[in-house]
Amino acid sequence: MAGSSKNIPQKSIKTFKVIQSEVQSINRVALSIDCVIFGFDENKLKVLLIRSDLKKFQNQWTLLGDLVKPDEDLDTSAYHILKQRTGLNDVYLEQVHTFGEVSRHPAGRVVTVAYCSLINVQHHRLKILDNEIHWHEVDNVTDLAFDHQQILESCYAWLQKRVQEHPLGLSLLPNKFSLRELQNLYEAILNIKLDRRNFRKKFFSMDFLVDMDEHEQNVPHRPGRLYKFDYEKYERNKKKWSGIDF
Amino acid sequence: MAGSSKNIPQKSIKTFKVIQSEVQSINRVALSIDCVIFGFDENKLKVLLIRSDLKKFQNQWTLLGDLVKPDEDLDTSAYHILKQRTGLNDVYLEQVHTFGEVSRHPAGRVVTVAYCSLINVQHHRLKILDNEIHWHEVDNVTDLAFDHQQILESCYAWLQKRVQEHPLGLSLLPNKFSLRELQNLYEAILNIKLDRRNFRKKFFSMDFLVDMDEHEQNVPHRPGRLYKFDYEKYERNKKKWSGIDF
DNA sequence: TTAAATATGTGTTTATTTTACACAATGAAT
DNA sequence: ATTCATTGTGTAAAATAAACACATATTTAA
Repeated sequence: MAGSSKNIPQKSIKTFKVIQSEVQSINRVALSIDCVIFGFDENKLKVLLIRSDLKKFQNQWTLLGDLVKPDEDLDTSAYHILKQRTGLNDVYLEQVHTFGEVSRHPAGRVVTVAYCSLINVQHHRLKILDNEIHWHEVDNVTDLAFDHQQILESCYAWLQKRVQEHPLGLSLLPNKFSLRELQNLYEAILNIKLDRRNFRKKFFSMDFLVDMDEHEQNVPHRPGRLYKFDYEKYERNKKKWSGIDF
Repeated sequence: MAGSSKNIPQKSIKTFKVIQSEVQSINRVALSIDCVIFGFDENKLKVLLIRSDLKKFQNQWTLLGDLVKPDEDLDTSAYHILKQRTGLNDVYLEQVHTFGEVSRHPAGRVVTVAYCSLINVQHHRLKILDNEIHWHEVDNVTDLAFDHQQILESCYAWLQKRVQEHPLGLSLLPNKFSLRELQNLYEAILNIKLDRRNFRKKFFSMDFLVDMDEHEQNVPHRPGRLYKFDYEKYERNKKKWSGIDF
């Protein structure tokens, strides 16, 4: 807090050439994207993992990642990974955090940008042909390779916060869903129990669920009504001011 | 949405050597940090800018940034930039977003990680010796070099959201501050008017302001009481559940 | 010294939101 | 026809947020 009294180093004005040479030579790192792909199935929050490429981490699982190609934007690269691994391209995807500890990767300096993606497992199920790729219950995942455990935990914490302020969670459900499924989703992500009546009131009052006038099928009890999410309506009405509170 | 029917490319199992060579050779980028350093002075939210290094952008301003050194963690690098430019090292600093558009930098592929920092301008004032560095009113900043305008806007939006859920904004104030200063800060950041009585009630009820039993000096009106922020108390009592609402 | 100006400090009422909680209705399974 | 499991619904109480006015402290100007 107390400042040192030595002089502040002055930044020299660099020529383009100097900058260019710095950029081109010494100070470069490998850059990767890692995607934390969440799914929701059997009332559990899942994450898509693949077996590690590396001998050092054999028998360990990793997130889905790849190096960023020289001509790829970051978001584009993240979409490519998703497309390549799941066959899906119309999914929710958001950048979360960049991890750049010097020794996080055994092959040298690799900085990685973590993206979260939420996909609908029903839709996705048929697409996984590669049997080295699997869904894992998020709560049971331990001991991922590299720093992927930490990345997963960041993204999970991010998700828990984000679903409370944004309807992105709905992308984990089928297009038509019952309120019970929605509640199960929230309970699974947030790891809490919610009051059913208040949960319904809350979502109905937010007023972007469209009643499909259909019901669940093949449930061993009274079938619930099915709804879909009206994203347009959400966009029109979404809150801007949430209030100061912490 | 509708899946293509072609096969999913199988990821080959790579040897360590293959990975290593990929990491070391081709797919590398320059990595920089850009710090969006916010301050609060004359009841305005300010941002610290410096004149561009590059001829292409001469007469334009940029954020404070530098290339990440091979042996530096990202956070460390961000702290170094702050220390170097402001002489401060005990400041609030948080990673916000990474920008990696292919052509964002004229000298080649440079991916940059944006950090936000909040500093107390009183404390900081003496430390700026380099006269190429200046505070600018955030709302008046336009036309920064590179994609720095976009980065600033992201970070500003981030700040507006963040101050509503976390007391980081208090780092913009002197250690002792009046409630009016605090309210001015919130009004400046959020760009709204707040009701004075409700604002006070809110902060008192959150219960981490410590009454210093002192008053403002040299104000041309009744002096307000001074408070400080008890971070410990905040940490102990902070809300975990904010509720689903969007 | 007094009066005017300016901003502080405080409390109540009302509206809104959140919480807690129980029973009738539906359809499937037996 | 009965049982079972789960859906669907409403209300009362509690907590929070919003709207709003007047007395007080200090500086400045008359």
